[in-house]
Amino acid sequence: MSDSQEPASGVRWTGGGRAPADRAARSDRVRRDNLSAVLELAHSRGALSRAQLTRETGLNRSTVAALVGELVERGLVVEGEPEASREVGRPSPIVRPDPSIVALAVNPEIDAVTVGAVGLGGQVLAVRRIDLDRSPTPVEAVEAAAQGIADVSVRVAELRGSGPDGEVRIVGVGIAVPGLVETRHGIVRLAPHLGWVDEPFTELLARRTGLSTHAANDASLGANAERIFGAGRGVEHLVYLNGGASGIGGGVIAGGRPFRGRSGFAGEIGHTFVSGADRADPSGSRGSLEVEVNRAALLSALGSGAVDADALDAALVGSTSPDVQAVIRRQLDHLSTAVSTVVNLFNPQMVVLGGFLASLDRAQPGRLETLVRERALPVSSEGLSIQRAQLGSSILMIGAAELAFSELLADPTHLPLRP
Amino acid sequence: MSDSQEPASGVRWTGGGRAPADRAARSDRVRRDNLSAVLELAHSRGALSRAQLTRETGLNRSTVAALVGELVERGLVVEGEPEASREVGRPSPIVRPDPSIVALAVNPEIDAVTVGAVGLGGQVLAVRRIDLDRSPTPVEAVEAAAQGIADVSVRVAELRGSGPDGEVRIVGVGIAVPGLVETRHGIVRLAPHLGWVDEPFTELLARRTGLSTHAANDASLGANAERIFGAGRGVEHLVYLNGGASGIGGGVIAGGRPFRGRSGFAGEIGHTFVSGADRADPSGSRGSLEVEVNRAALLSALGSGAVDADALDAALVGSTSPDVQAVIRRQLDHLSTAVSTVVNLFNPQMVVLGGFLASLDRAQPGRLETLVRERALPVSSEGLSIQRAQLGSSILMIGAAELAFSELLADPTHLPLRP
DNA sequence: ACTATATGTTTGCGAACGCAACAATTGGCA
DNA sequence: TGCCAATTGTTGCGTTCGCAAACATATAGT
Repeated sequence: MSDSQEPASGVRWTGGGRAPADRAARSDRVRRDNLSAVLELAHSRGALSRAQLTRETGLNRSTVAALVGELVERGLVVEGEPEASREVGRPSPIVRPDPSIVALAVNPEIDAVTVGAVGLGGQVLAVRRIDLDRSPTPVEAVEAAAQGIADVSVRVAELRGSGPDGEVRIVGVGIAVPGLVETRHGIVRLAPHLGWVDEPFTELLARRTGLSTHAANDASLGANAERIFGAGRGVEHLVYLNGGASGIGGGVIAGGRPFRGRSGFAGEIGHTFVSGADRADPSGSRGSLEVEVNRAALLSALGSGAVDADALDAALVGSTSPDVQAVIRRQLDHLSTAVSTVVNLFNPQMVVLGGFLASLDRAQPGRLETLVRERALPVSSEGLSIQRAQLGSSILMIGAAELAFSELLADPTHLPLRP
Repeated sequence: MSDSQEPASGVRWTGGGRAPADRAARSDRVRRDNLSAVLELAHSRGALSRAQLTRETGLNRSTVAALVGELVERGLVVEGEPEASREVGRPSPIVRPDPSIVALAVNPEIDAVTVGAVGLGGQVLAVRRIDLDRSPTPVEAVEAAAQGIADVSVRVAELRGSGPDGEVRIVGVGIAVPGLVETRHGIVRLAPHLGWVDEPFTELLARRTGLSTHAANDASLGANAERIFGAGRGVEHLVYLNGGASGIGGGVIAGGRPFRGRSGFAGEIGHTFVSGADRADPSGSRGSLEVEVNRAALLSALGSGAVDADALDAALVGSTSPDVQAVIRRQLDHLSTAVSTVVNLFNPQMVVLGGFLASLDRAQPGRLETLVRERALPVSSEGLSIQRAQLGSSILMIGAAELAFSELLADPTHLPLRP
């Protein structure tokens, strides 16, 4: 995707639309795409030899050498000593992401703003949680984010050391929003939990930081994170379902790329109709997934107050109370209806469960999968794998950083050459 | 997509997987992609000037001249006299699809096999319906299809004349199957109406005809046809919902391309849960869309027997009976639940209704749209347009032919040069 | 008839990749 | 220890392809 340029400041807060000219391939796109392919491999694998790059890209040895050389010149990857291997033949140098390349991740929530720094390659370098005493307005969230960014930047600079090799280059900011984000302009159209409606949060943060900034729905970013570094590594078609305090979010990966729909709202599974019962959720809809499957009902069955995700997980998995088991069973039943719908509509290879949905599955292992196989089309559920998320609490930092990296990964020539 | 070759006979019945080497762009892919872009424009527009091609592809004049020249040499497009226009400047020659390029479309149904011939550009040249006295086995359907192919081939040859310009080049066969098709190998995994399970219908027909043959679900093909030549022209994200005698099918277009999911089963909306009522459909599922919204219930409310789509449409739109109105209203209500789910999950720009679903909408105009706007997420339904299909009875011929054309459109160099 | 405008045509150039030959490095084996 | 096979890096050359620029052509307007 080419971006709508902002020539003066270099601040870009959106990945704009595709120009009509993108229909055709220009010859300069070849280089760009090949640099992108190599950089993406280095990013997703962490480290691999030039020979591996040659095999996986299908390009010629000499071409790969030139591409890696250019990426080294641009300060995006580093070449290291060959690994001591027991293979015959000349050893191949190892290509890794340059450790100076860092993306920032921001996740505004009702009671805190969390900011992280993530290295190219997906390593979380630093996380800072700014606690808040009340749900922030966009302006307050921007201030908290700016403070968090300052903090993690210092932390990363310390980590990298202050020598000539201690340089840190921040490629941009990614925001994981618990709500609906219009990807094109980064506008938060609706974040019910935060009480935000049509807030240009991305633009505010971009102006405040002067960095290229993008935003997307948190579950969409979680899906992408699990695809690249978690349970869905190498999976081309997956659906990620996350159970959080504010409801159930969904993110879809199709053909190895995030599926966003027309405006970025795709994957909203929370309001799927799963029950003829007459309960209504706050927004007034009846029989929706979020009415039947939610964290509050689990907490009330457990008789506990507000607890964090790990405590809830432990409580659910450890509980032997028949009442709790019954609630879990009912929630899994309703969840299976929604998952079946999703499977029938998206025909994914894998469904990844995050948040308390993973806890539900862990509490009664196999039940969800059995129900989905009963209810979804047999041919669609046949090759389906249902997994729990692997990235834990850092999933949103990684996912949001991925959003910030995506520009660079798609076009490695856009970052200026290292001085 | 590159194909798994069948070197001996040249018969290919599947668009195989993408080789790992496709990660990277080779320089020969540039030419291929540009030829593809030009040919696709000629195909979808029917006719446009070289100057328009230059503008829309973003390529250089000289490049477009060379590309068009190569396509002419390959016999894929023809250049004609410039149109008399009132524009200043040198007139630009008009580029059209070569009329000798033809694809065949096959649609096996319970009581007939329909075969069509479609020109590059989407014009239906001939249709032949082979009536059957009982639901065909795959072998019987192949025989009927072969007979139909022979018939329409003769008809097309007559149309084209027998002179030196009367040549007909058939690029392949596309099959629209009322059921679930594994796109990769063209296996009909389940066609309940026909009683087919795991039938290699595509391969059978490919061997019988010696032509490159592909198959897909009928609603998926309908979606693509409506996108290119019907209600969804220029729409990048749309969902097509078709109401047929055998149930409700769905097809999804995302990012301007068919969305098939992992194996080609995506878009199966018929079993979506829409009702807490206790009716079950033949396959045993309860409360699914197909249980609540179906053609049989409409016919029984109308008191009529088996009628064709046009007669049903007229009857529904013309009926003033309160009972019929009530049935229509109830079906629209349930349909709105499913459409809302689809809108929330795919965030399309347009929903296109075909078959008796279009008739339902025509009978009580605006009702469905109103309900969907009430039930779907406001931000997702905001930019949504609900339209009735435009292509009528030829939709499956066009859609199936599109499947046959897709190989050629993606790689115009694969068809041998004209002698 | 003349001018402005738009487009086709031709030519030369540069970018980028593949190929092939050669160099470098390692493991295996006598 | 020395030689060979295998694998990969390096270098120079050729090909393909698109772009830019200069020139040619055709039309509308004055």
